[in-house]
Amino acid sequence: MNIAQIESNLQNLIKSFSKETFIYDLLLAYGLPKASITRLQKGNLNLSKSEGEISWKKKLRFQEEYSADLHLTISELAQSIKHEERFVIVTDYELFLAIDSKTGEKLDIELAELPKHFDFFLPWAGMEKAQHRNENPADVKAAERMAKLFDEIKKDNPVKTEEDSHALNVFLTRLLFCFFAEDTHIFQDGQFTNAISSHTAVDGHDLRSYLESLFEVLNTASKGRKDLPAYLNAFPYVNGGLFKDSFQVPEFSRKSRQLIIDAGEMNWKDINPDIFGSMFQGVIDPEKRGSLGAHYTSVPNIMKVIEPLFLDELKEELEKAKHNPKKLNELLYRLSKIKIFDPACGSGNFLIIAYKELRRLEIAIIHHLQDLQKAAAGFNSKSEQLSFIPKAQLSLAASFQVELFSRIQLSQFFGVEIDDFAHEIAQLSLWLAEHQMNVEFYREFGKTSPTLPLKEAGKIVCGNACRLKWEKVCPKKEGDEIYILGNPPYLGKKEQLVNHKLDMQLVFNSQDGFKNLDYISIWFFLAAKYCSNTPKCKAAFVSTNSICQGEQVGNFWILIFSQNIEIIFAHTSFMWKNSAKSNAGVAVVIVGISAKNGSIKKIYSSGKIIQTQEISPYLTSGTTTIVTKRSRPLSQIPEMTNGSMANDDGNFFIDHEEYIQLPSHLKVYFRQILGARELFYSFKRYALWLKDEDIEKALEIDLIKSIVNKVAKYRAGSTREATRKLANTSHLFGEIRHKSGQALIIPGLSAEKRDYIPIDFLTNGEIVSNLAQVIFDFDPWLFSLLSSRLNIVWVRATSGYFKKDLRYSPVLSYNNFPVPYISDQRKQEITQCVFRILEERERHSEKTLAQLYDPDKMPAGLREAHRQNDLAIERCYRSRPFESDEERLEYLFKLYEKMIAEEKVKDSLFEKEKKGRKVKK
DNA sequence: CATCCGACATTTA
DNA sequence: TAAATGTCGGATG
Repeated sequence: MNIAQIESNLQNLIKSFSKETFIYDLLLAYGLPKASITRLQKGNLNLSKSEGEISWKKKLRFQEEYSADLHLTISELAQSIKHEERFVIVTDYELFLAIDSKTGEKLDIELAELPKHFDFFLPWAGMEKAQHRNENPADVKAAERMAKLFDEIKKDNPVKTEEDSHALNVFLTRLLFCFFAEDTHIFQDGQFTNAISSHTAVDGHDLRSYLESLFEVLNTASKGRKDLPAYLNAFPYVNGGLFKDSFQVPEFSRKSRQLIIDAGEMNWKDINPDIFGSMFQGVIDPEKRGSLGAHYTSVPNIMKVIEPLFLDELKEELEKAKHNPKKLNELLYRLSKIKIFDPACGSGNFLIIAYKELRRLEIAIIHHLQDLQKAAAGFNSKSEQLSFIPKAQLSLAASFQVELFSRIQLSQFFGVEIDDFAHEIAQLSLWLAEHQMNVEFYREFGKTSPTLPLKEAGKIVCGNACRLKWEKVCPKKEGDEIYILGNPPYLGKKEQLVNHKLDMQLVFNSQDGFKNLDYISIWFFLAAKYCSNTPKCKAAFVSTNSICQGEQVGNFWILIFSQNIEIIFAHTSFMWKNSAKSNAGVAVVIVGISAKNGSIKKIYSSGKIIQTQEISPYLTSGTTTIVTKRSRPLSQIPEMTNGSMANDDGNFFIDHEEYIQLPSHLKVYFRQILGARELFYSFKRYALWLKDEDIEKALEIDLIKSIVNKVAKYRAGSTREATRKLANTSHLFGEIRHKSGQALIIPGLSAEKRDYIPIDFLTNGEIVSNLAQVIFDFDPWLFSLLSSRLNIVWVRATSGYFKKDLRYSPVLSYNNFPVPYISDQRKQEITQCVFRILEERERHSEKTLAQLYDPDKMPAGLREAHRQNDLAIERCYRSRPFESDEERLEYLFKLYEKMIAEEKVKDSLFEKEKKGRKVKK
């Protein structure tokens, strides 16, 4: 059941209204199951015994009320809820009251108005309001209304070509402007909607020609207008390019005409152009409709970008200049010259918020100038506080008049957007924002520049930012102050489609490892190019955190830094959220860059701000050492490999219960297998694992034959050639790295919050899956090393992550981990710590590793054992104990650099020696 | 041949 | 129903 259907159901319900069935019809209108409603009607689902009252568990509490005050009745009912009824409804079939017992929202309307408030009961249809929690209801409603209108128009006007689609987009944008205009005094109140309802036919046939002439009127200055009927001539000249070109207006039906009038009757005054645009875009694009505005950036997140990028600094300037009229004027001038550029602007929310913030700052500056002038004139109530201001400044302030208009123009705002509709909306939203700020300006000063005719528009280009020349979109003159910002798309290497890959190829031009980079790296790269050697130009984007982690760091940041660029501020990983979608399942960072300038850098991390001279690509302070993949350990430690990958579509695996029930002659063909989950939660899982000598015999068994066949079929159907080849050996794992004997298992992924990476010994020949790493030939002290605080600190700094959870990788974290020389005696001491940790784990053998290593519940004994272990390990590094993780990391990086340097020396000596030998021969 | 990563996916509280 | 926390195997070097 979709929203449009529900609304029309409600309209029918009111049209063919019946007291007796009203409440049941209402439930039916929201798509609740007919069978349940019949049972409710018969009484066997109704939990209430009183006459005229209905109670349906978790759904509804309903009462007819004719005598008492309805408001009293409903508040009594709402306070005595017994069966978690979601909605309480009381009505005398004229007045209609409802309360949402979960959110506390109230509805108080005439029954006939019910269809207009259809959204109140959407939770019955499984559409939780939480989806748009904290969202301005006006935006949601407007977006939904427009979606309905859009669907209806498309029915009568099939979109065949790109031109059709563009014309429709332009039309909707213009319509939106008219709705907004007539509710915000740009037009007269209701002028647009009234004109349609009184001057066009009910069946909609002449609405098209009417709108065509109206749009022409809006594009014509009063001088050029001839022989117009008064109701058309009453519309003002809009200009600004919004109505400039003529595009085909669609045909209308009775229904679509009515939808326009209905939409016009909404209050468009409360629309937020910054958010609404994104919601609207989600509604219009059928592919994105499922994830309504899922990727738009919330205002708090936009502030996280613009404050450190330029706003904080401008505010500081204002604070410094507030008693100096000359400097205040200079600041006003500066604001009028700043350029803001969003090369992935969508419907423009970054630009709009930046615009509004600059306008507000301008208002504050003008206030200060006025205060100074009042103080100079000696009649300001604040004049006493201002008495310390030098006379010269005051007389300067008195010597000119502050002109009350805004110096900030939309033409200072630049954008690129690939989606035609979004780009139209961005343009429009900027105008709407301008008008809103004009209104705010008027409230402050009683004066403002008129909104109409619209001035020059924001410079939003529809195109692919990866291929456009950015300097053509946002021209750069010497000395220009330019801020590039936005939230470009993220696509990991696997998610990129052919077009994206081509973009990557064009931009990175076969740079080392560019195919591993996320799609967003294009924006950083082009921004770096734009900012390079341009001191007053800075850029900051919201980005997936993966570009600052793991393998991408090595390939990506070296490229950025090579353009004489540095990171000027950063927000470390936080989970992406906005009100349209509570969790997009991605952790993001915000990174600001500019040409090198030696300024103080800021790292924003979980509410704290760290000031530093240098920010590393890992978004930590102090070092730009980059750790790259390494195939063998740097230190004297044994080799670590990934576990064995089944590549079986789950067919090899059986759980513990299935294993128990296997006849014993089959059990021998299965082995216990562990990945991270099994390790943490003590699950037992088994997988088919045939030894060479068993293969022939085993393949005669039906059960095993059927498993192998399924795996073969799955592998043969793969898109990947290597996997299809594996179909020939479908009785085996796809990748086998198992060795017999003892093994040390290290989880491939471990929760962020843990203080230690829980690792374990395997002694019964269990198989380690590809979801964990394994070391086969090792001394026990290695357990201690990998369990140490030092190790997790290193891994946190250098490894990749999955959202915010640590990913353990042999080639990034382990092979690069610097370990000093450790004497045999030390190793023996350390081994004692291993036994102690194992003993402490044994004391709580009923607990899983996940429970034992939950930092809030970690048993004191185990914690102490780890502390002792840390002390023992750290003594191998240096005699003085470490005081913080920062200190540990700094030490490890220094040691790493030293060992890398030594290795280089050794390698070059080795090379020389080799050459020398050749010469001798 | 080896392995990193996911504008995620699934379980848990 | 939000919060917690790791699957699985393709793409890439």
